[in-house]
Amino acid sequence: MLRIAKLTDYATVLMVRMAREPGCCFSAAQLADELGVPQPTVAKLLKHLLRAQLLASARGVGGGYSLALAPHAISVADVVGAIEGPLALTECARGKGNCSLERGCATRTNWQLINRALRVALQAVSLADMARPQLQPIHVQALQEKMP
Amino acid sequence: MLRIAKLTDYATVLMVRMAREPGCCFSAAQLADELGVPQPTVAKLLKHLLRAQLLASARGVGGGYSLALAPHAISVADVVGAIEGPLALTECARGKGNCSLERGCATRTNWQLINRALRVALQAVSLADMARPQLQPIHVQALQEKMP
DNA sequence: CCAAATAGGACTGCATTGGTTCTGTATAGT
DNA sequence: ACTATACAGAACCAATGCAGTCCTATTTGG
Repeated sequence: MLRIAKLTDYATVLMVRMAREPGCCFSAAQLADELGVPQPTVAKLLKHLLRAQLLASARGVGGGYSLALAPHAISVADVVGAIEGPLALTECARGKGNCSLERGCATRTNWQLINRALRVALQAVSLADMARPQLQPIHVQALQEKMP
Repeated sequence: MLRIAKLTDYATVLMVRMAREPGCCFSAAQLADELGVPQPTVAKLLKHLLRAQLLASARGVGGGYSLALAPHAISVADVVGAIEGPLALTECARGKGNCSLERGCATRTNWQLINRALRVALQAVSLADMARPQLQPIHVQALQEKMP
């Protein structure tokens, strides 16, 4: 599968929605209503995104959330990272003795490279891009064909 | 996070191990012992890989598993797909009415493109590559900078 | 016939995830 | 100052999925 969490999916939809009107201030209730996702869930996501400093918030009557940066300055990787934590495909990709294999594992460094390729791919797409109707294809050019 | 399952990780290690001696026939017990992973778990993985036709098997005394194709003809995407099913980052990426948003979701087609980029990245790396000590970096070239 | 090995299940404990609820705090308007 | 609105943060719960085990065939070499 290799899926992102459903909540992460929601989060991107939220962010893209806000990216369409970057200046605006949106309340959790308003966004929840607009997207058809339950209000508490939306609220939770917004809190996460706030703590990741992707959003700014205003309390009180007439308050709400707005993007902390310009839409082109926030990447999909940022949003995914805010909800799911740092991207690490494999156990060993984030160090520590989490993997029972560890030393002598021939695939470790190679996985890290794959890992990085994915991160770059997600970083290459901004909210501004996602807000457009149709993104241009992302080309992945693997260099292993050029290897000796 | 965006992690692959631990079992999938094991599976790649198994496959890479076998890719080092492509002709050989390995028993589940032998591989389990060699990698330090419990035998029943290894056996289960090998069965999955077999059903995905990435391995060939021989029963009976002296039997075991061997790669069904040459190491360069099996990609990491194949192995991941064999264990986790088809790659689909988002709910909507594999059609059906799984997503509550569905119509009117502005991010759908864009996610599909990201999805494809990841698939290509995983397909670009073969077992032969993984068996080498150090893979060359994989370059991801995003074209959205060239967009109008 | 027996032992080694795969084939294919069903089953279980546990961790993660999706989602809710509650209490607290700040703010605008009256 | 009071009140309604809205965010802040933590605790909590149910359900799904995953890691791992076990059991019962079936095949095959000696």
